[in-house]
Amino acid sequence: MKFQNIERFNPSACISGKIMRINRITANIFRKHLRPFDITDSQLTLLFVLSKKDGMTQKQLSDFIVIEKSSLHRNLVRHFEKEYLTKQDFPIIRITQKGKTLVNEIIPEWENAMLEIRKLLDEEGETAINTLTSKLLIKNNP
Amino acid sequence: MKFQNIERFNPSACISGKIMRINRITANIFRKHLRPFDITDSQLTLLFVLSKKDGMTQKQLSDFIVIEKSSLHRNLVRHFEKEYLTKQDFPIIRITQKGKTLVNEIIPEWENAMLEIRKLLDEEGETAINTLTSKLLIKNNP
DNA sequence: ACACAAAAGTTGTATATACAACTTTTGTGT
DNA sequence: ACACAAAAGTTGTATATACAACTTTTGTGT
Repeated sequence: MKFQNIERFNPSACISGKIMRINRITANIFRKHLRPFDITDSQLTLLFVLSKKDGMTQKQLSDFIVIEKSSLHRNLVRHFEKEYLTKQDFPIIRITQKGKTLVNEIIPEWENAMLEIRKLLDEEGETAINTLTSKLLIKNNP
Repeated sequence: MKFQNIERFNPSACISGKIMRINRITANIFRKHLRPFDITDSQLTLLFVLSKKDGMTQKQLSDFIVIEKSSLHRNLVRHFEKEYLTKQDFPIIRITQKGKTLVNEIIPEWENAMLEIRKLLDEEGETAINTLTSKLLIKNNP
């Protein structure tokens, strides 16, 4: 028999496939809510982090968010252009007043997105996400 | 007080942020294992699906995988170029012999990736993924 | 203070993804 | 069979992400 591996394996068990799908579904929900503010969920993550703990280097941000340094860098550039963040105190990145104002305005709609997704996930689903996060952050592959 | 929302909210609860992070971490692990085969995890998903259930339209594939039709279309194009898939029977997409051979060869390394990620997640984490998948697929937002 | 090594940050390149607008194909009523 | 509407597929455009290679900054030993 030519393709023995194919016959015996179960592709729908693929953890990567599942997580990518979960990611697409949830990202779609958030995107829908954020659209009026002309900002993406990734961008919002950065603003959220800095709105609570202002003044971080790129290294600190990329470690915290778990994103490759070059990806982070490009996301930051978009924020600099929109003046939501500033690198005036380079290498420290800070949120601007404009950025804080935006975050403050977005929060209610972000809460709507959270409600919508919580309705889908129930408490069980939200617990599941926290389980995954804590498992993966223990030894975030080096 | 100027930014009341910011003061009271908890950005690290953001479900979208968490899932995007989970996605980056797991994708990194799979990517590492797949690199020698010059294929991405998204591409592999398509080959996996068609290796088990050959002959699907783009519509069927995009519904099954939960991906926007234009995103799917571009992923398919890359497969046509590499001759892992064919649209000879358009609109039916089929896997080629070359595609099957690749899948058959990759499976052992894919299993290594699965082992690595299962070691991180434990059974608990894998259950969590299945919980999320079933919650989100029930009413995959229309 | 200087020289060098290590770390952080930047740029080039490729794939993944989604939305909007468009074109092609399919299906339905007469 | 034909006309039209609906669905499927395609293309333009933008952001997100990572890796490799490069540049700049930081830290350390003398």
